[in-house]
Order: sequence, then structure tokens, then C-alpha cells
Amino acid sequence: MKRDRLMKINDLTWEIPEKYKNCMRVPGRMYLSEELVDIVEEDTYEQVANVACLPGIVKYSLAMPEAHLGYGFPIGGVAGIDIEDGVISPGGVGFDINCGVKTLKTNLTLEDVQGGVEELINRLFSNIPSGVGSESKLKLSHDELDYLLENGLDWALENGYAKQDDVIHCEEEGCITTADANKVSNKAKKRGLSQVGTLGSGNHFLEVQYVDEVIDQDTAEKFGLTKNQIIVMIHTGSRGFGHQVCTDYVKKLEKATKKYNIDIPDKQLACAPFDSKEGQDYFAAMACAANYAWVNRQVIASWVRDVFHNYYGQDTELETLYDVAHNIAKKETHTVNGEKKELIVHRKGATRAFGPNHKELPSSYQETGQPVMIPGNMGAPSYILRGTQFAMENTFGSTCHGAGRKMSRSQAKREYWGETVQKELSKQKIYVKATHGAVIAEEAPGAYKNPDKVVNVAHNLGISKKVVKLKPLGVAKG
DNA sequence: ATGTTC
Repeated sequence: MKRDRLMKINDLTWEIPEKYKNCMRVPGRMYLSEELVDIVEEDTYEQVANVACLPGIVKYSLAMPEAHLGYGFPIGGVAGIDIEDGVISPGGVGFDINCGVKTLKTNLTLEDVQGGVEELINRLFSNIPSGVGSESKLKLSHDELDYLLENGLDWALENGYAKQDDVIHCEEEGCITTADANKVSNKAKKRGLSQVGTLGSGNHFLEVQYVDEVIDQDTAEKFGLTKNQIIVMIHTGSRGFGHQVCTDYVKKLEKATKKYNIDIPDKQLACAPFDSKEGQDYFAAMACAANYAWVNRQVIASWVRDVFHNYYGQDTELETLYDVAHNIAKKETHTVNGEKKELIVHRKGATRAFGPNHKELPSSYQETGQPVMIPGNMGAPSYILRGTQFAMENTFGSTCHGAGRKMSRSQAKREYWGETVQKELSKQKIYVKATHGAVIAEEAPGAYKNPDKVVNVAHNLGISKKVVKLKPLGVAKG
């Protein structure tokens, strides 16, 4: 990245001045270490500046420490936009609407699973469909799907896939109530009918981990986390359903951008006034995809429970720590220049990180702030952090969602061979089971930035604070 | 991310 256009605010905060582009309404703000500044692509910097041109954006166009190139908005991008005179943009949510992480904490320890991880992962792999276009054991009728889209986790509760505790420990309690299934195309619904309870492909995974290090003892206790405890992380989203919703609405909002004479520097920032018919239709359809993803992760969690119960006994506990979205636009109230404002907060490859005493958090997390899950890569640690007041004041309550790619998928496939990567991971006692070698090559640890360095920026800055460090034992991938 | 090229 060209440093001459960046203004250094402090060691971890960099600003793109408002005057960099004529259309910018606010400055850009990127949270990066010196080292990360050097590896962020020039185009990512441009994307942060472009987002600053959107009508209604307040404070800053933000980029979290993992920032890299995305569709229109950067991955790791956060934008708070005034709902009264601002826009909503599908590019600020991403194609995989409500891609996110659900974390289950077990009552098993490292000792309990030693020697059995390979068998456990194989069982998880064969019980939870994965891969591109994978189909579920669960087939829904059109009416059932419509109900699921508008009711989210309540559908899972009523159909025996969830407990009340799962609903409480899920962002938004697993349902954006303004979802309207009439705003979703039949094409999207057709793709969605057979994919509830499927993992998908790419960076999606199901990982068995253990708590390697307790960093914040007090919060770890409140989260119910202890050293050597076995943890399961589920990373997936709304599959072909959400992808189709995004595709449909990018086209509709490209037209709306022209209709409402909105001047944008990049076609991929297609948007509509939040308050317009097009904006509200997208928001109602996006909510359906968000609800779909919460149900998807919950159904997978339910099958994960079945596998553990069969393998380790019926009394094995797998409680939800939390389920959090990292590709979503949410209606939230934040303080802007001393005034409370209703915003549509776009988080794209960014995790919500609400701090203590936030009314939207369950009572169990009022004191600590919400749990934040940041996966690393197949061969590296993941972290559980907590949300902070600093995040509320500086990032609309957001932090990074992962380490961020360092290499494109195609480049990774040129650099790595799946089976070689698998063998190297095996030497580190990490068992990987995938549909084919290409996915392992694309997801090779070397294709990602060092997660410790990215998480440390978030931690040192204070937009989330480390609670425990997790190490992978085995992973099932699509 | 994605029935990986409308």
C-alpha cells in the first residue's frame, strides 16, 4: 500500500483523508499494524475510500485489521449509515449473507478425545453434508421454507433441532423479525429447499478444538471455558440461498442506484436509499437469508450433538457459547457526535463485538460483553474474545472475523498441493478430512495472514479482548 | 462465498 496517502493516527490506526477523493463524505479509517500496512493491497485502500462516498455514511469508512479485497466493499469493512438519509448496499453484506460462526462448548477434555479424533471427524464428515452443491438429509416444503425464513431459530426450536438455550445464545436470538419471504425470488427458494443443514465449501468448516491457553481467567469462567476443554466451531452461512438473494438484489439495486441518481465510484457499491421500496425489499430479503443461516448452523449443531452422543455417550454436553454473524447489515443505535442515531451498520467480514451492558445481549453476557469468535486457519490457533466499550465508541461495536487471506484461491492452488498440506498438518497432529484436495490447497495455512498478528491488533487496540486461545485437533471441510 | 461461466 502507498503509505504517502495514509495519515498515521497512532501505531494501529491509519486514516485516509476525506480529501483523497472528491466524493468522500467521511475519512477512511484502517486498523493495522505497521507490518499489516505493507501487505494490504492498493485496491483495498481504494475500496475503503469508495465506501466513504456512500450517502448517509457517518464517522468513518472502517476497515478491520484483516482488511483485504472484496466485492465493492473490502472484507473486514464496516460502515454505519444513517437510516433516515442514507443507503443500504448488498456489497456491504457480501454474497454469503450471515456467514458466521457458532461455537459449542463441551464437557469433554483433551484427554477424553485423545486417540479418537480421526474417527470423530470422519463421523462428523459423513453426518453433515459438505461441498459445493451438497444436499441435506432434510428436505423442506415451500411452506415450511417460508415459515423458516420469517421465523429463524423458532423453526428449529419447534422442529426439535434447538433448545431454548441455543436461541438465547444466538445473535438476534436467531431471527430478524422484519424478514419477508415474499421479497425472495422463487429461484432463491428453490436453491434453499435442500440446503438447510449443509456446510458448503471454501473457508467453511467444522472444527474440533481444545482450549490451549486461558488468557482472561475471569471472563473465561463466566463464558464457561477451561483449559483443555473440547470446543466445536461451525463456520458456514446461507449457502446457495443467500448467494441467490444477493445476486438478485445486486441487479435490482444497480437499477435503483440510477433511478435515485446516487453517485457511486464503483458499480459494485450498488445501493438504494434505506427508506426506499428497493432498499426495504433488499433488507427484508437479506433478513430471510440471515434467518436461513442461523437455522443452518443450528441444524448442523444438532447433528454434531448426535455424533458426539453416539460416540462419547448420551450424557455428553454441547452447549452453545454463542452464534455470531460476520456478513450482515443490522439496524442499530449508536452515538454519533454525542447524539444517538439509528444506523444501518454494514459488517462484511467483520464480527459484531458489543461491549458490556448492551441491551441486545443476553443476561449471561451483560457483565463481560459478548463472546467474539475469530477462527485462524486449519493449522493455526483460533481465539475467543469479548466485545468492548471501546468497540462501541470506535467501530460501531465491531471487530475482525478472521485472519484474512494473503493469497487468492487460484494462487493458493498454484502454490500448494492438497495432499502435501494434509500430510504437513498431520505431522502437527491436526487431522483434515475434505471432499477433495483442491479445497485443502485453497485453504492452506500459508494462504492466510498470520492470525496471531491480526488478532493482536484487535486486542491491543481494544476493539475486542482475548479470552482464550484454541488449537485445532481435526477439521471437516467441503 | 457460489448448481465455481448470464
